This record gives sequence, structure tokens and C-alpha cells, in this order.
Amino acid sequence: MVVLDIGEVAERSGVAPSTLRYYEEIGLIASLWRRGLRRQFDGDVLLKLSLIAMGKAAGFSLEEIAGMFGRDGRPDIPRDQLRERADELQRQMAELRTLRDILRHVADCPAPSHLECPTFRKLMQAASRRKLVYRPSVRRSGARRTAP
Amino acid sequence: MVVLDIGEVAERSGVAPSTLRYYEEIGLIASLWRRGLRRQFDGDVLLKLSLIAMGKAAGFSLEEIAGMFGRDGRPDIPRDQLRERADELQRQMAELRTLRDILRHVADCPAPSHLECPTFRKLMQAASRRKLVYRPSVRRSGARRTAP
DNA sequence: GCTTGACCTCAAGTCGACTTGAATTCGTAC
DNA sequence: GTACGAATTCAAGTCGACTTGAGGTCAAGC
Repeated sequence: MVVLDIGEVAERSGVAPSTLRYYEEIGLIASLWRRGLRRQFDGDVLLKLSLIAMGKAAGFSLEEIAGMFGRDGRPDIPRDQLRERADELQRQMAELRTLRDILRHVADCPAPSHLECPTFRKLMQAASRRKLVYRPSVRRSGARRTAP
Repeated sequence: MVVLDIGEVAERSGVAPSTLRYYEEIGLIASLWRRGLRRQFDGDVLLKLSLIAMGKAAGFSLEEIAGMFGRDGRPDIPRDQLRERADELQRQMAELRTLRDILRHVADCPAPSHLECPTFRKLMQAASRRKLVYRPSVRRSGARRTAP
């Protein structure tokens, strides 16, 4: 078993030490023990951090992600729940696709004002019908760099 | 010109009055005048709110969205910025797709632990290679309902 | 004239995901 | 044995996008 110092984990994963401590605090990851004060992690934590990052990228909250690991720290999610999430991702993708199409159209549309472009209005209406508009769903995170 | 009371705007748009006040405060929308204390809005504000909601869904911040309207209140967005955002959405979609595939695989994989499943590891590596993992980009917003 | 209810203002609170800072404690190298 | 550097704890701060609450105001209907 590979054992890594917190600093090493931070460096290899790109996740700040403060973040690692925070993750430990909320029970998302666990350290093996201390060497003096320093946390030491099982090398597997790197894979787990990848999974966490992926979950975040997919729009899951840390709490939700935490729920995806069993008590032994291994991924452990009821299979139908997984499928459900996959389907939800599918839906999110569809929304993003619609949105992307709108943006692309607006970018290329020669009409002086978008409000006067029939295609734009049509796309907007389609978006509204799909409830895309009033359901806050996706947000870029602040311009904060975790990696140095 | 249609004139709407703030309450009506709220009801028709699904945006809470407090939010409308907040938007006015930060200069995102403007009211015409007051009737007594009450703000009155031009009916056009509804379309503008749709655009705002769409911008949010696309991952723009309110500040960025505010910058997308000319001083006359009409949409006015640099086209290449739009294309850039569309491309970013595209990347987001790719991330979601990868994640969806992973979830689906995990849901169907017969291996006792995913960490031991070669397919899983392969998918994870693919995800990592695509920089999916360390670029924080998308987040679902909290479970807060703006509409009543 | 009085009540009612929808609106008002302003300050403060919330939420998630971290970061920052001050004061402290180690292991290691010299 | 002491200095150094990296890590520690704990409380508090930050950011965006709002919401909440207390206390005040107004137009319309009776």
C-alpha cells in the first residue's frame, strides 16, 4: 500500500491542502493516521479525488458525492439510483445542447437585434417550453483556482 | 406600451419580487416609475427576464449578463464571446457524457468493486486525460425555488 | 375614515465550498 | 540543540445570488 503525505497528495492531485483537510472534515475522504501532525493518506485517495472532481464537474454537490461512497470508502451506490442519475445527466445534456444552439444562432444571426429575429424567438420559445428558462440548473463556479 | 405592476411581473415570470428588486438594485433591469411605492415595469421586462434566465442557465454571472445589454437595455453581446460560451457548453456536455457513461457502466458492471473493474479504470483514466477532473466548471445551484 | 393587503426599505442572514490568518507543533537537517 | 519549513487547529472571512424579517407606507374598497 502506498502512503502519501498530505503535501504529496496535494501536489499530485492539484487539490489544495486546505481543501483536503476540509474534505476530511466533512467526511468525504479519510486519512490513515498522522506522522506527527501530518496527515497520511492511502494512495487510493488520488483515485477518489478524481471521482470527486468528476462528480463536481457533473454538477453534484459534495454532500451528494459523499453519499456515493460506502462506509468503507468504496464507491457504493444502488444501481437504479445510478441509472437515474445517468438519465438526469442525459436531460442536462439536452438542455445544454439547446442552449448551445441558441448561443450559436445568436452569434451568427445577421439580424440587427436578436429580438427581431424570428429564429431567435422560436428558439427562445422552445427553450421556455422545455422549462429550460426558469429552472436554475447550471452555474460556473467562481474564478477561483484551487491549483497553484 | 404595456405597463406591469411588480407583482404581475413576478407572477408572469416566476421571478420573486425580492429578486426583481435585487435585479433593479444591481442595475440589471429598470422600472419605469412608481405608482405610490410600487414599481411599474415595461412589459418588455418579461423577455429580458427570459434572457437573463437563459444566460444564467448558460453559466453567465449576473454581472456578465448585465454587460450583455446596451445602455438602451437591448441585448448586445459580442459574437465571439457567445461562440466561446457555446464551445464551453460543448465541453461541458462532453464531460457530462463521460460521466454518464461511467455511471451507466458502474450500474451494470458485475464486478464486486468498481476499483477492480478494468473498464471502470479505463473510463476514469479517459476522464482524467481529458482534464475533466481538475477543471471545476459546472455546479448545480442549491435547491432553491424562485417560483412559489 | 379605516382597514386591508400588497408593496416598500434596509440590514442581516443563508448556502456551498472553500480560503485566510494567527498562533502552535512537529520532524529533519545542520 | 536549535533553527527551519511544512503542517496543524480554529475561527472567521469570501463570493454570488438571493431571501428573510422588522417596521413603515400607500391606494382602494367599504
